[in-house]
Amino acid sequence: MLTQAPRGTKDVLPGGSYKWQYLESKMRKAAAEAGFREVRTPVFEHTELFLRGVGDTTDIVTKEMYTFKDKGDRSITLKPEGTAGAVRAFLESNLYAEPLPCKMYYLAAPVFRYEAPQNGRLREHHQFGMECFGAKEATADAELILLAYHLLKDLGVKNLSVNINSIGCPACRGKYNEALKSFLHEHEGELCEDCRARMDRNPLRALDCKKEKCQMVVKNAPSLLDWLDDDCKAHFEELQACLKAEGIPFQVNPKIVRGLDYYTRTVFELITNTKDGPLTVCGGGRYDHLVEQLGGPEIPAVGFGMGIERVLMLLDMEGIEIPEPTLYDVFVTYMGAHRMDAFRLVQDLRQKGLKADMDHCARSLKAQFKYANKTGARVTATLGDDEVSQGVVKLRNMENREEVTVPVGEAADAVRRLEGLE
RNA sequence: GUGGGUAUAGUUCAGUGGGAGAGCGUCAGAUUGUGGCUCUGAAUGGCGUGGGUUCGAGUCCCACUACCCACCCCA
Repeated sequence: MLTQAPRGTKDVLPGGSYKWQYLESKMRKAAAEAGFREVRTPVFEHTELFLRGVGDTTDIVTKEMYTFKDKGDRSITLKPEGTAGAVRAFLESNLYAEPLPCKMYYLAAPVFRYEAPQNGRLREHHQFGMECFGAKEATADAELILLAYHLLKDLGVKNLSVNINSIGCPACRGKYNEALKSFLHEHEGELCEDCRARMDRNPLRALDCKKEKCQMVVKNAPSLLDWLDDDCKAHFEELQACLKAEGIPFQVNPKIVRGLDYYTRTVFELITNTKDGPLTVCGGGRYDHLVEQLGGPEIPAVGFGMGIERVLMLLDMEGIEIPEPTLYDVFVTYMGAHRMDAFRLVQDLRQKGLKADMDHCARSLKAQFKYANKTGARVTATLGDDEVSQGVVKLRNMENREEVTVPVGEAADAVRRLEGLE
């Protein structure tokens, strides 16, 4: 118990963190190319932020939040998603007073949802997310979808399908909701219990209910796309035109609804088909009224979140290898009496920019070589009686066994030559 | 929250009511200062927790807990 990570959490261990760093470097690069700069916001926020932002009827808020009282009797919640915190930071520092759009991204930000963990679903997971404030045109939506798409493609994710939908603005969605409600009421008897229960509160959810009988009903339900007003329709068409112009495959999927209340117009998900079924790896959309709803000016915005663990899982399933950096350029081996000489040589090599280490466990020379081999060190540098008395060090390329003896002071350059770095 | 499965060494797992094991990994050796291959040896176990049945339980029964999987929802 004591040594077991809490349910639904996972350690990233020293032997695996390079995979995260690899993804992060790709994400930073993609973001920078599009003018997004990093934002870092707290892991927890006032509960109120999510009640008002995410929506107090959503599953996330009603049953999945990590909420607690702090010692000052404030209700605090661990972030269940990334957007609300970004909006809060944007407002608190009046970033809307600067030239817009304001583009930001967050990297491997932890988010928490209290759910039953299973494959690809954790209670704490990490998201890469991008948010763009102050851009109302569909090119901004398209830009984000393309960024996410190209990023995943570059990483090697296969079977990626881009699903887009428009859920309109509050005005046209309100009208549609009424139409959908009356349709659902007509077919009430054919719906599952869940859908009946939530049909007045959140009728949209019935559209993506997985139950077969609900799917039968919903198939003939009115489509939101038919209820979009002229502006929303034009916006959605422009988005599609952008995606077509860039030649990326996508499909309009009216069932994409998203579990967060703040979305308007564009919603999208990037879904991969795995052997275990479809898996959403990235989801997002436009939220033109969230900033205002949280007490700010009317500023349209659009963004997405991407699950880091899910990306890693997909790469793993595809058998895509992420290059693992070498641990050591050079490993210093030594005879027992010369530990201090080895120590000083290691420090010197590090000063000269090489990844260097030595044995700290009083191992035999043979064992030191074994260890060096296991860590993947490219070169060993040996200090024995002969070397120390002559002020030299014997280098050995661990791949081709080539050996060379050089003065200690020239070790770093010689290591580089031996590794073929120069 | 509902249903199913699993729980034995660091790890993957065998173990048919009666001596707690194997592969991999770790460590050490195979003569005097050199790794990968091979060989030899060693260390590491409250058999998830608590009850029960039995002369005897890792093994059968019950409860609890944890983990995995599915549903729901999502990233």
